[in-house]
Amino acid sequence: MSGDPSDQARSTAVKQLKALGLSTYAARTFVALVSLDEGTAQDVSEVADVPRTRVYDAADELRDRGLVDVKQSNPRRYWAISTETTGRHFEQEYDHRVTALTDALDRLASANRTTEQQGVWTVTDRGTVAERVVDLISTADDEVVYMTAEELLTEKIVESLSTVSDRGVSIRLAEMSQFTEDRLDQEIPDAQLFESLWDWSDTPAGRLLMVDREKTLVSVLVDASGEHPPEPRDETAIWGAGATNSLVVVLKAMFTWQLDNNRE
Amino acid sequence: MSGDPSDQARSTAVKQLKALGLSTYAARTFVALVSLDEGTAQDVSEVADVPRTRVYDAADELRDRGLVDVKQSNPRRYWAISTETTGRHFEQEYDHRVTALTDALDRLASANRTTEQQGVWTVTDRGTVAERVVDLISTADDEVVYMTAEELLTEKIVESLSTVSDRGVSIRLAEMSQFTEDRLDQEIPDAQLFESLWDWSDTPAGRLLMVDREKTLVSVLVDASGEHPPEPRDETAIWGAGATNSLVVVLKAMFTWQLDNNRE
DNA sequence: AGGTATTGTGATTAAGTGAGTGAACTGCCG
DNA sequence: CGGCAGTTCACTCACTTAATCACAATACCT
Repeated sequence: MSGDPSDQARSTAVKQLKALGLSTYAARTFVALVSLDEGTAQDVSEVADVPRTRVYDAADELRDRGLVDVKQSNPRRYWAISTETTGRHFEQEYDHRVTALTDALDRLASANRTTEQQGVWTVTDRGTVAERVVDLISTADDEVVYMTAEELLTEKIVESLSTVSDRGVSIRLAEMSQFTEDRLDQEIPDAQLFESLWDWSDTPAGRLLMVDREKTLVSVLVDASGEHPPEPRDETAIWGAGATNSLVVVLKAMFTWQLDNNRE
Repeated sequence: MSGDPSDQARSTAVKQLKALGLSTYAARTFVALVSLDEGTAQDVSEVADVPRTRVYDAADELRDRGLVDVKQSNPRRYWAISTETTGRHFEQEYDHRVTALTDALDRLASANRTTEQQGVWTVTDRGTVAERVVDLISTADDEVVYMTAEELLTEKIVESLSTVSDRGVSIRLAEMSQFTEDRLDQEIPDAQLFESLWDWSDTPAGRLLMVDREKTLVSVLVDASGEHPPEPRDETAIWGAGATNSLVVVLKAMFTWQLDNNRE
């Protein structure tokens, strides 16, 4: 049929389409039609690895979703919409979904999302931790203290820091490489740097975060599933909120001590 | 548990979450956690209509997706991320998906998406027809002639007309109500209006579109599933492309005649 | 007009997934 | 040590979906 690189494109396309809610056959049919531009059930069946008699159902599914048009001839011919249109199409559908969802959830959310908590919450996966960090930072009213491994300082986090800095929240960051500090100076000019006192380098460095001295998060990098070589890919974090929260109390003490020492 | 309006919010939220790929239990659990803010498997089971012993699996699924955090106490407690974060979360996931998809499709798309076609393609569903109309309009190099039932002139279509008008494509629109014409004059000042000669009102009015005199589309509104009263909700359209395409030839003749008559 | 190949529809079976249930294990309390 | 709540695990049932087959409809060819 086609070469190897093309096959890879095929399978990723099919995978995404399935994730977006299409059946296997429909996904394969659509991909086939994109490369064929236009074709009969026979044509599709040959390149898509879909039983010919099922191409009709798959194409119906696609037509109902607005992804293919049908030529009412004999044999019937199918035509896939352009990739740009496909993108727009799913974008729209998705917007619908998320809007409906957040609307409904907002109506349900209990008003009392308390900031006072007793225990600590655990979070795993680097992306999820980053999300929680952004969450916490964005609730800041007064102060953010953040100490992080450099490779974990993603664009999204810098952005959220910059945003709250703009509305008057003071930012305190542990010192990092010259390169990173230059970059931060660009994006968050008001940030204050402080010297990290303890040796951070011999641990699988993660992050330490304190927001308004009442919400804190700490994370470490761990080897994903004990593989060799031990590449620290996964991250696990714990966080807590509230002035009396044990994690908050501990981190607040640590940071306060560090910041005070720095000032001397 | 809760009143009727709240139950509706619940079910739509669950529906959307399932559509976004969560299992039924996971969706119900998440919704329960959003209204509880925080709770044990017991709590969730009571309000979510999920067997208590399955809450753990559902919560695991949610944790893997980054939608809930876990407190490692006994009993375990679960906490749902905020609605805003939920929105951002799915947005990100979705962006990923669509980007990967369109990338893959672009690599597959055959270069020769010919503009010369023989037959006519059929499209159903109002939204899908609108999408195809936008598609066709956006390919215009020279001229767009468009005649439409007023209620089908959605914002998206006006927008696409405005876009191509800005790049020098001449727009010709059939006359409509004063109100609509005023609106159009705002958004597409360069559009020229022409008088519709035949009586459009006694038919279930749809659309007639011609782009660059080589791509045309015509649609009518039809009663969805022969219901009473016959409300025209659904739309079906046919379109074709290429100078020799029969549909194009016919519509071109019709439009040309109309436009010429108008000029006198 | 009749026969043949191809196209389209529907029925049927098999396999996999997910919902729902209950039993067993764990740790925590008196 | 026994009871109890919390958690995990194994299993059944139902439903969806993939896959195959048989047959009807249609076009095409001679």
